[in-house]
Amino acid sequence: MKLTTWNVNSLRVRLPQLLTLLETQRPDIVALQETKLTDDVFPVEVFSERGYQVAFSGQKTYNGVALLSRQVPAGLQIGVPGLDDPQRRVIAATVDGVRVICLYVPNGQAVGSEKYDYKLSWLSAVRVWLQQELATHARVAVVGDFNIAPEDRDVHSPERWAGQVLVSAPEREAFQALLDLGLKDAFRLFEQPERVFSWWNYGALAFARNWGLRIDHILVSETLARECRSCTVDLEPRRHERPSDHAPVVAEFGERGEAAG
DNA sequence: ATGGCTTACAACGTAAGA
Repeated sequence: MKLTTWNVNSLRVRLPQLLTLLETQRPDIVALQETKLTDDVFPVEVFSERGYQVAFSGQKTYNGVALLSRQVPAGLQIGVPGLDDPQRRVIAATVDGVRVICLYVPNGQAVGSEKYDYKLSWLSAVRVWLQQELATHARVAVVGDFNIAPEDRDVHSPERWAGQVLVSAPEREAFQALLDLGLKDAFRLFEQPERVFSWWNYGALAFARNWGLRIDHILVSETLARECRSCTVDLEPRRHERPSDHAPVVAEFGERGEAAG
C-alpha cells in the first residue's frame, strides 16, 4: 500500500502534475493540501475516471484539503471535532484499514503574531483529537503539511532559521507532543541521505541550491510503523515547470515479508 | 529568504504563503 501526501498549492494549477503522479507513482491513497477550491468545483470526475474515490473540504482562495483513494473511504471526518474553525484544514477517513488524517497546519506567519498563536492553539486542539483517534484505531497515519521542521537537520541553514516561524521551539514542542501520543515520523524510521527537504521557496534558485526545509510529514502509529517499508521525498514534481513549492512525501506499507508496493 | 516567487481575486495591486 502506497500513501502520498502533497501540498499542491492550487489543485487547479497542479492538476496535470497530479495526474502524472497518479500514473507514474500509482499511489493507493493521496492526501492533498492547499487545493484552494470550493467543493462545488472539485474535479470529481477527473479522478473517478482514473479509478480514485475522492473526499474533500475546500474554500475559496485559501486552504482546502482532499483525499484520493483506490478503495472507498469510510468514516469521513471533516475538520477537528469540536473545533469551530472556518478554515478548511482537516479531512480524515479510513481506507484499507488505515485511519488517514490529512492536516494542513497553519503557517504561523511570524513568531509572536496572531497567526502564530492560532497555529499553536490549533495544534493543541488537533493533539486532543488525535489522542482519541489513536485510542480507537490501531493503524493511523497523520499526514500533510505540518509547517514545522522538527529538527535542525531538517533545515538547510539552522543558523539563519534559528528561532523563526517553522522552526521555533514552541512549534517543535507542539510537533513532539504529537509524537508523544505514540506516533513515529515515518521518514526517520529509515536511514536517509543528509539534507532532504520537502519545501523550497520559489525563486532565488532555492530548489537548485537545495535551500529547503522538511515540513511535510507522514506520522504513523506504532502498529502501522511496523508495516512501513519506506518513506521518501519525491523530488520529481518540484523539477517541473510551474511546480508547487512543496514536494510529495511517499510511504509504502506491506505485510512482513511482502515486497514494498 | 531579511523573499529575490506564486496563487487567487469580479483582480491590474494586495494578501498570504513558508
